[in-house]
Amino acid sequence: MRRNSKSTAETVERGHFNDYLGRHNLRRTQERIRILQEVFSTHDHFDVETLLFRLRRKKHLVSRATIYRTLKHLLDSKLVRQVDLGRNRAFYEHALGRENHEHLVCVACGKVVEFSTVTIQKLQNFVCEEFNFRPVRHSYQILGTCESCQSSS
Amino acid sequence: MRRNSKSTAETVERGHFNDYLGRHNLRRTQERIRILQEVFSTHDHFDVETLLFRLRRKKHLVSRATIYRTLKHLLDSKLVRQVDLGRNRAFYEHALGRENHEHLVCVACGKVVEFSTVTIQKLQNFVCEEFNFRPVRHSYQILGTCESCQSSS
DNA sequence: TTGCTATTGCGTCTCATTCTCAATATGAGC
DNA sequence: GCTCATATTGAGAATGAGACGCAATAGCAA
Repeated sequence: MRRNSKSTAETVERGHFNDYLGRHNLRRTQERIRILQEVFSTHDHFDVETLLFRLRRKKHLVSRATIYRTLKHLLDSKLVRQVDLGRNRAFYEHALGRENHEHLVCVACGKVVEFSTVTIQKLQNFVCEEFNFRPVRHSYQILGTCESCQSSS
Repeated sequence: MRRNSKSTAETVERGHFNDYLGRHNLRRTQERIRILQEVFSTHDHFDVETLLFRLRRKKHLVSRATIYRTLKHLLDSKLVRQVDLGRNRAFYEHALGRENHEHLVCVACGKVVEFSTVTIQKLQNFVCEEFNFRPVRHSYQILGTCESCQSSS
């Protein structure tokens, strides 16, 4: 059971992405497969540069443009979600089975802590009902300084 | 009473900014005064381009660079707050006496609705306590489609 | 009025992201 | 397995927000 949990997850992701590619008449290229693998090989939040660096380290030469293009497809297929960490560039995280969590970001060291909350979801429903909005997505981050950065200043 | 509320508000803003300039050994220039006036002449959310356009329309020729520089001072003096409206550039709003509100943004027409909530504040305190973070600021927006954009699609 | 220096405007620079386009790779049909 | 239409890639140019350097200008204290 345990032994196969990782490969099972990989299969699920691979399957989702293949479905998506099929439905949209997109091809299963080396580049897309490698980017997918790399994205799902860790659970960190990542940006384009990090992903590029990780791929290059493995001698998987994929251009920056292709990473940007593939990330769009991963977002569109809901396999990946974009997160705002208060920096001036986009960060990403896995999306599958990881609903309803928000981010606490240390402005000093960049550490990211995830926290779950149902309150946010209830609040969103309440507000949208009041103003007759149909919600698409929300973005909530708390920026501050983490414990260790507080003491070292 | 009523009659003077607007000019009183203006005086308060002008006063705050003058204090700020004084405290930081900064000069009261034409450009800074005009930008301050323009910023406080409406209650809309605005970006740098809009501000530039509005100033040019009034023949108040101020460079883009000066607007960026002055906005930094307005942020620093807490007269203006930066808001994330899910676009790829910064938007701003008045800050004085307008604490604790969040934004609901229509992804179709760009309309912005403000809503107040104390829940967010409580939630923030709770989460920060749990993870030993010292909060600096938070950012919360709900993106969706407004009533009229829902019907016209 | 003078003179020190903060400030401005212009143009340039950076950085993230998108676009263009020629060369290449995929995969459906044979 | 081979062919061919076309989706995709990589390299580099383009874009757009914002920051920066510098010479010219303007505040303001004396």
